Amino acid sequence: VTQREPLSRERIIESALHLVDGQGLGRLTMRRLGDTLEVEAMAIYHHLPRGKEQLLDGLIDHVAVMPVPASRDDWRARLLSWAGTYREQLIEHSGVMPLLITRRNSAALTETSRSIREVLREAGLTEEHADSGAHTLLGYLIGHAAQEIRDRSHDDATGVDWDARFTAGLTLVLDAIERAG
Amino acid sequence: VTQREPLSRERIIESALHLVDGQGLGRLTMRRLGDTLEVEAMAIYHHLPRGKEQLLDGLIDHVAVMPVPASRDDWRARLLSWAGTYREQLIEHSGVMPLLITRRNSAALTETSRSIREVLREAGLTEEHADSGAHTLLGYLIGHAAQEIRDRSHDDATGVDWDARFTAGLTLVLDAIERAG
DNA sequence: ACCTGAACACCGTTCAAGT
DNA sequence: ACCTGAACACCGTTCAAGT
Repeated sequence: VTQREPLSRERIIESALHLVDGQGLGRLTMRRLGDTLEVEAMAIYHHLPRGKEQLLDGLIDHVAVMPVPASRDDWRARLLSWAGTYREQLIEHSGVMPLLITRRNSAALTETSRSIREVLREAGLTEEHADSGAHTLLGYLIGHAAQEIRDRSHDDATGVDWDARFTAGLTLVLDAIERAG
Repeated sequence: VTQREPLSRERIIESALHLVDGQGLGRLTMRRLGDTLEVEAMAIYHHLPRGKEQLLDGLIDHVAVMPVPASRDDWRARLLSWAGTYREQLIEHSGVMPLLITRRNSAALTETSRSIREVLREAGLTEEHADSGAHTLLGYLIGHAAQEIRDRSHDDATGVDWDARFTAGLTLVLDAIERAG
């Protein structure tokens, strides 16, 4: 009998994310997750004592905590490229979106919002302008992802060019921030 | 024995919304809903043959289908006042937000988006500008609601003025649309 | 320390039966 | 037509027991 790799918080969360990406949030159950890990469901509780609650928190952290990386570019270029990869991340793991919206794990969005605000502060915006700018940008990113996900899971795909639409909206928001600041 | 008011689709959905508003989406079960309606859970299926799926669809319709009302004001005033009441609606029934984000009942957001687009078209914007404007505005509304809901259900309330923040972001977005068009 | 097995209190839904 | 009761196949989680 070959020895199985031991369980770990990391391996559990990755398996769970794989399950959600492939089959949707509704099919993530402790029992099914145990099956894919080749372990009894109850073994998971040894690594995640708070159970499914903690599992979902871990999923959000894994997907949505993604601060703006340091760079020598100006604020606009930094936010433009970061927003693109953040959008990709949200779309790729669209099953996690409902969790991001609900009360669970406020840390993820708070941290991201703080990171955007910092970039705008460094660019010389006032506290107030950085605050409403970060709020508007993050709002747009979440709202866009929600709309794109809804549309993509739709039957009568009207053939919307989501890349173009995303960029157009993002440009609108960045312009507005630039003009205000 | 007093005669009970007979069940109806309407009464079921209103009870369900009341349950979600008071106790959260996680506590909406067919059995509990039956209890509050003073009926066996299985009776619900007679009015909603598609079961819980149809119940959730009904909740979304009830909360999120809300087109911009007709008015003699200019487009900016119309969207400004409509956006305020739309935000109130989303916040008041915040438990429904996760459903709005997921694939369920695409009609709600599609209809709302179409309604905004129409207002912008009437105001003389090109098809493209109306499209990206509607997308950006609705994106902001959803994203703002997500952030406000998350923050409000949070412990260490940092005392953010959400009214002011909402208006600031909304102004940013409306300014951007006005300038582009 | 790490995992298992049985058990408990729940779910959504089907289906035959009652009125 | 409208509702009930019993039943089925699932849930998350606890807890004692195994190694």
